[in-house]
Amino acid sequence: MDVRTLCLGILTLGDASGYEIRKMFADDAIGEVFDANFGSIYPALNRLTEEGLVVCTAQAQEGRPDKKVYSITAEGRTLFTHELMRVPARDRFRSEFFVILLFADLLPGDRVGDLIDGRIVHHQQEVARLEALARQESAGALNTPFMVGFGLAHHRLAVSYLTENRHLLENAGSPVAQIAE
Amino acid sequence: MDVRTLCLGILTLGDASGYEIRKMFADDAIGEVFDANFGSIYPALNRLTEEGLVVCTAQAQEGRPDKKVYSITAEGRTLFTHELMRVPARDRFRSEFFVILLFADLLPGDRVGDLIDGRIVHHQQEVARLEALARQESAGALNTPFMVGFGLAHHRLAVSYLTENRHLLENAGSPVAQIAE
DNA sequence: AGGTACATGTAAGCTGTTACATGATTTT
DNA sequence: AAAATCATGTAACAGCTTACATGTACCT
Repeated sequence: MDVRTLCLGILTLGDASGYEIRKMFADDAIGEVFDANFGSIYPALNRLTEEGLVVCTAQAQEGRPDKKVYSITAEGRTLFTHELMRVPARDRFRSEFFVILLFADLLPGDRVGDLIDGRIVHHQQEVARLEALARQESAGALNTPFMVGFGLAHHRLAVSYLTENRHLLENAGSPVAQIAE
Repeated sequence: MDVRTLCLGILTLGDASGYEIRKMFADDAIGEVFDANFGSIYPALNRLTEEGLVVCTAQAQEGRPDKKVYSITAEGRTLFTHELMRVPARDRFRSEFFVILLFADLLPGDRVGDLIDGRIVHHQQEVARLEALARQESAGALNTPFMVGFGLAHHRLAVSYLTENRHLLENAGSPVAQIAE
């Protein structure tokens, strides 16, 4: 599923501009499972317009570029519902944090602990952010509680896993740690 | 962090061919947090060789292409340890499964349940695979137990989250479900 | 005075995916 | 007899990221 299809999906929830679509990826539940920048959203909307899957209405504004509001067409809606019926591609998870920890033995003594401390703080911040998002009762028809609940569960798990299992990496293989014993 | 750097890292664990590196991404703990295909591994190894970060020894074999075994050089090792000290990029998680569920209201009545059933089976299979991996006590120096433990915790969480929260999506907004009530 | 939000877009580049090409050996 | 494993590589393509280009208005 590419950015073009995702934009189409977001437009099933109501009209929006490219800027507003970008905000959804940044702030709303969909951002937990997909990302998209202006550099991919604007070309995607232009292509969808050419294909007749959306239509665009320019709204004049003072001192700013015209706001281009997109609406999905009947064909667009049909196409998107068909896209939803396809077998979903497998999840992709990529984490440099874990790659670094896999090579923890090559790091200086205190680096692993610092990294894990920072990561725990990060997950706690994510928990706070998602709790705020859950409180917002976001306007769109997206199934936000289900998705946000999963994100919360994930970040809470990460905090407890890191706290309970950091000993597997700290004082494990680094020469400095061994000397310190 | 790109495939080239990852190959360098894997070679800190011992000599290997491109084919063997690919197997690690497919079967070992590192595959939980990064993926790489032949199409990126082979060019990466050629580039590392040009840069003097690895050296290559061809081993003649009967009936097969020469096996090209790569060894990391001192410069390669130094470069990789410096790479490990960089601030890790944020994780990236992409899931078409969750995108589809965000638009559950557009799906026919039984589709959501089928999707979740399949997903639970998938996570159970991943649990089984990781339990087997944990039992293997893999040869490399990678911190496998920490990584595999995290993967296990993640997939087990997913099974229980989906089981306990599927009611948020099923019988929620689809017309068919509402008619059925 | 500086940063953030609003608002759209292009272009170059990086990275990775997929399909193709080739073929023997081992396992089921 | 078919499928998986071993073994390397290229080329075309797809897709996304980043930087650049441009500017107003509001908030601190």
